[in-house]
Amino acid sequence: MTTVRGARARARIEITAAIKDEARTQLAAEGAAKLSLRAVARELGMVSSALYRYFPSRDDLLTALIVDAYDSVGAAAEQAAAAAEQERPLDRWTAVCRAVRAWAVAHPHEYALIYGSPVPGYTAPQDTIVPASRVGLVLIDIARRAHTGEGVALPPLPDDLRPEAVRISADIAPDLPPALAVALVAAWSQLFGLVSFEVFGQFHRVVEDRDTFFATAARRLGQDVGLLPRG
Amino acid sequence: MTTVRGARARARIEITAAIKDEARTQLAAEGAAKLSLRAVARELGMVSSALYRYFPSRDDLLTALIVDAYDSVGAAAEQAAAAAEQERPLDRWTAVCRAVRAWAVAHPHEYALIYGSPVPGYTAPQDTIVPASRVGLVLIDIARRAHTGEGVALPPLPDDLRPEAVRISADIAPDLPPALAVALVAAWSQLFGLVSFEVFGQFHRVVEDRDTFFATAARRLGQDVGLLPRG
DNA sequence: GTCTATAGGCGGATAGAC
DNA sequence: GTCTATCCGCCTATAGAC
Repeated sequence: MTTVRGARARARIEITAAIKDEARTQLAAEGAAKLSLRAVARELGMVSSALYRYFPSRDDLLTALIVDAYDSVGAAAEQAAAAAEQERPLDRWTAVCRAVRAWAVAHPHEYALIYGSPVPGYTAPQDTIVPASRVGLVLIDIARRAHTGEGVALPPLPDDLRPEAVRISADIAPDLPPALAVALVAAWSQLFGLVSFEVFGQFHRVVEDRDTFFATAARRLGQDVGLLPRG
Repeated sequence: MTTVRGARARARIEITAAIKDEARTQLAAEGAAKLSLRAVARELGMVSSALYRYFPSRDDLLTALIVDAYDSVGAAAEQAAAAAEQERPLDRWTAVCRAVRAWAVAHPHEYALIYGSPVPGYTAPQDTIVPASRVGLVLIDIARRAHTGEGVALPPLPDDLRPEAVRISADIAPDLPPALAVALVAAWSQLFGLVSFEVFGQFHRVVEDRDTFFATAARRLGQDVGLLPRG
């Protein structure tokens, strides 16, 4: 009986995966705003109404794609951090930044889905919150280890930012100093500024050797969160 | 005769403006990907075919909106720079960053149009290049004045980035040192990273006092391009 | 779980009269 | 420049048979 149920469950998982794959293909061609259940069904040789057994609505399919994308870039970041386990914090930081960028360049449409303009009329449900935080947690963890290890060097916090800094650090990393927490949030957003400009084409005819440019910029971001150039 | 022709020309300009205004309204509601000539016409009490006398295609309307948006944020940046004419470079820098952010927060959909995900199937024509560069030119100019005035302090350029840095500076600001040119490009993209994360909602439940947070982050970006805290 | 059929929309773009 | 009419396409979602 588990066999039968297992077979059905497997089929369901496979079809679900096929739907998401085809949807990702269409994301690339038409963008999230025009993602259409009908077109997905047509391409899979199904009839549109059949898809509703797998995803109750277009927005649920979109949510699944968003969660997958966050998980995918989050896993890439985690793997990069693990692979650079033995290196110094600044090098681990740079490795994670590179991994995020590499993922974005390899998956520009999924990147746009999660870090680009919000899809009009769509509001992300709670399910996306945890996956969305994975990259940030990796960056926090690198800074945490540097902080408890060799220490970090940060410029002083302006007085007017202190209350917010205390609040942020309590929220995201209570064990870290407020100045470090705000520096991390700033660096996090700035990392995605670099990546977005590359992926969205703003560097067209401006930056050409993007690998090298990015590596230097990412390293400086690491220094902005207090990671030291030499152990 | 100029009167008649002038009247016609005026009417044309007014209708063109009305079309763009209504299109901007729809941008906010449905996003660029779904911008529809028919819907614009409907809302204006026109018939869809009439719009084709003003914009030969949907993409031409989109281009007009993009150019307007770049000009709008560019003008905001230029005005902020002019208003802070007498201040020290770092304060002018911060003023311009604040102006860009304020514009973005006030016009989130136009911001998304130019700094968010590319519109699928749309490729920007040459007309957008000059308007798109206005904000960058303002930032370059602030750094230029600091450089020729009190000087700037920058970390050394990694060897492997030097060729690209030389190329970039030749392209965008031949009178500035290569290290400064690359720092400017990085800071430029990082500025929009901060703004995009705020406008696109990534700071939701992370940063709350966004004014203060942004002011500090923007100031540090200014320091990253070598602007000095005290004259 | 998949099918047909259907309701009730939407879109870009053009031709040709006025 | 604006109109009607038209071509030909698209969509989400549901009902009900199998």
